[in-house]
Amino acid sequence: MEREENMYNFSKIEKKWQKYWEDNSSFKVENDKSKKPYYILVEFPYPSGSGLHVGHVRSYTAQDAIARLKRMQGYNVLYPMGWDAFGAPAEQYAIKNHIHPSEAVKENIKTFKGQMKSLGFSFDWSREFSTTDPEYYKWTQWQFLQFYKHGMAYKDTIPVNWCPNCKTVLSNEDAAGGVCERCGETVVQKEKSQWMLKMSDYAEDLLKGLDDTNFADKVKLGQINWIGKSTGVEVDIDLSTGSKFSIFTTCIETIYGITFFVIAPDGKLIKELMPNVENKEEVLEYIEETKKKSNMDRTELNKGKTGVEVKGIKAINPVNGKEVPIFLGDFVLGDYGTGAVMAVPAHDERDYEYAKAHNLEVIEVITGGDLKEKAYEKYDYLENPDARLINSEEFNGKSVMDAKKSITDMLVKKGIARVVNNYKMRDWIFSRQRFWGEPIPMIYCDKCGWQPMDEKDLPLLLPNVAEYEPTDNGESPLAKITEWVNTTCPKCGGKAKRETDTMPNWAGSSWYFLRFMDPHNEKEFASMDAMKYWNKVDWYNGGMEHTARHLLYARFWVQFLYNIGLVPNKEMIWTRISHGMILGENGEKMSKSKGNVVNPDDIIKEYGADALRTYEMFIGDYEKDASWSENGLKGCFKFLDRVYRLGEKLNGKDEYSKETEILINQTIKKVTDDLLNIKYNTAVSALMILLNELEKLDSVSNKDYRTYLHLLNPIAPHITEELNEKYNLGDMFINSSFPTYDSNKLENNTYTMVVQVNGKVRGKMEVDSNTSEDDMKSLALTIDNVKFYTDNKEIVKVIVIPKKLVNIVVK
RNA sequence: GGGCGUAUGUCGGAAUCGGUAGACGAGACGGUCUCAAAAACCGUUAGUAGUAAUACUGUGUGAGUUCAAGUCUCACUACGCCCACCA
Repeated sequence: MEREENMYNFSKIEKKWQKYWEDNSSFKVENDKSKKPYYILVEFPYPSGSGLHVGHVRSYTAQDAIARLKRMQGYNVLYPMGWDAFGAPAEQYAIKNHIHPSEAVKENIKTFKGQMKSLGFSFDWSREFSTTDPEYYKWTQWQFLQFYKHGMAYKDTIPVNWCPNCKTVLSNEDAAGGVCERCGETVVQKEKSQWMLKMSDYAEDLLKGLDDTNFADKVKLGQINWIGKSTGVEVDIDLSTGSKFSIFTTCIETIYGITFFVIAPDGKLIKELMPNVENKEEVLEYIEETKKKSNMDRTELNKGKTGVEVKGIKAINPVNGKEVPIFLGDFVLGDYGTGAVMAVPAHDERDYEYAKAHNLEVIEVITGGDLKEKAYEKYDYLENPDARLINSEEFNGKSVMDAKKSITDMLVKKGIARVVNNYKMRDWIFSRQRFWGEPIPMIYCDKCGWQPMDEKDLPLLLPNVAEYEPTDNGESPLAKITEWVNTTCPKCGGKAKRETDTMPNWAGSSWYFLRFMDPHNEKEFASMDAMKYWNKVDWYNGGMEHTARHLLYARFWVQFLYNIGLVPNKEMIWTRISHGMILGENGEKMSKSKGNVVNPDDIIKEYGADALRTYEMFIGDYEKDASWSENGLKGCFKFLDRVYRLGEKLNGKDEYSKETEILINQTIKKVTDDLLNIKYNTAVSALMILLNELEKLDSVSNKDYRTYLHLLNPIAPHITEELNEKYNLGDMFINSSFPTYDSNKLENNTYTMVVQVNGKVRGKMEVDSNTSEDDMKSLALTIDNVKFYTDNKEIVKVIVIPKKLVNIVVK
């Protein structure tokens, strides 16, 4: 069985090279200032119990290809990997099995790491860490203290999702649809005191900072939408009781149309008004009802506009002195704007619905924008250039834009209004009532209040106990561990208690990319020197689902660190790209319940890591979702097998074969360009085309073959190194420069000229590349089929596109 | 309701600047090898008509701009994702 000996034995080959890379620390990188840095990052995974997903393989391979390419182009490439290992699943597992979550995490990391190594990713493992390492979360805690010390962290009482059955606080994700994900009980809102980070202070900077990034437009847009800036006017409104309140509006031009005001049942304003309210019971009851509704109920069921009138108090329209009633309505949010709105039912859909439900007056103040029963468009008057104000005293007849400005000016002049920006983005709720997270390093003393821990005492370690269930009142499980909770006040030395809430999962992942620059630093989270060397993450890849929140949190974190002088750039991430999901063979999202999960281990066993890597690069547009296909995978395996067998045709020559020299140069250009433009699928396709051509030759030169393997190396690193060694073609690819093309050899000396008549292809002709435009014209007219369509017709115009086509327009 | 994106053979998908639509892969069909099968190799493969050359039709639908439209403009339909009573 001679053929057996010489077969593509991927399993043996891949293990051999993986061992070589590991034994030689081939991808270990130093902060070497003599070399140009290039920092490639993939989102570090949450090491779940189910192991690596084929979706991970897609993005890690893509970035690995870039890393390998950039190394061969002479860059000092940092391509690190670590673990985002705090989080609920490990905690659930711990509750069930009564072991410390860190044990489960350790096991899972081992699995993940083994899988990554079996895929040949060129990570620098010397920089590996987990967010759960005390040496790491020490610095997460330290940075929290900096937020606190700079007035950026504060405690506030805000409502949280609460499951009365499980007696636990739920994240918005776990409370999706207004029911507890675990038991199905209706989720209610419960007030809790929580640590907050003042992210809203950074809204404008986070918008501006986008100019200093190279994020894709859709990523930038995601950030902009999340921040949700809107410019409007805040107006003071006098009350019949003598006090006043403020409202926020973006449609100040409709102010004469106010027929009532609506205030948020969960806001602070209603509490202030309470003493003067005549129907206290009714109002309180409505407030209680609102609390029972989860956010989902409030937003999803937007049909009924519920609410009650706040009796005994009237509000006065500042422009005409008209007294109008005040209502409570849960469509007004307590934490956006001022928690109160002016209601102009003639020109706002929600106000209109509310007015209809409660039989309130409707006053039209803009023509061409009135609200008819059915066809209502919120801003139709804004798009109507003829819309003019009516019923608005001296502003009658003005255009909308004009009125917006003059009414604002008038109110500002009077000193009762201000132009303000509002942002949908809120402050970051930083507390979680969970065990498995970074403990918040704060201590509460009855005498001195909240005190930060002394930085010297960090890290504040998670205790080692056997019970991880949350307490009945929603406190973190840490609250039950009295020996941990009880401590002394850092200020007065008296008895004090630790904060028992932990940080959210987003905390550790907000700065991990900085730590990779200097992962073993014991004195700082990373030295300024190291950060200045690496400068920025050049190329950051992750899922679409993280382009809004994670990226925003990370940018906020970095901007804060920059403002206090701890990082060198205000934006530490340059390019961000997002990959599409790998779906199951049936086009649905992979899940155990649907039985369409593909395990990368099985694929590696049957087809090899290189085939899996090649297939996932070839599967389709990197930024779009793609369905798994076993046949597609087989095709890529066949492709590699053919590359392997091409070696049998070597002729020993050290120059490109004449027949393919042009195509090889074109392919070098195409593969290089495509890889750097996230067009992995066409890079693979170009290599397939070149292989098809090389196979047609009687023999292949050593230079043809080595160049071919070199080009394929970033995508399929094992088989290419093996063949290069087997046929003794030259240095190992990890030690050689990536091929470059000769720009004089990108074009053949002939090309196929296309001839159209009236835009339809009527003929083709092989012509010399130097053919002049005039010659192209006359040659075109010699083609029989072209003559057939042009004879006896008047030639109106001839369009010549050099090196492409001739279009003859006839009448 | 708002924002973003997508729509191309049987399937995944190509098509840089508006210039040969369907690259490349899969599948299917036919063939070579074989006792046979698998593997491998060779060929065909958008539709319709034709032995063929070739012609007509064709990139979700309808209009438009242009010598020329998958690509640009407008309207519409379907699907996907994100946000969502944000004043």
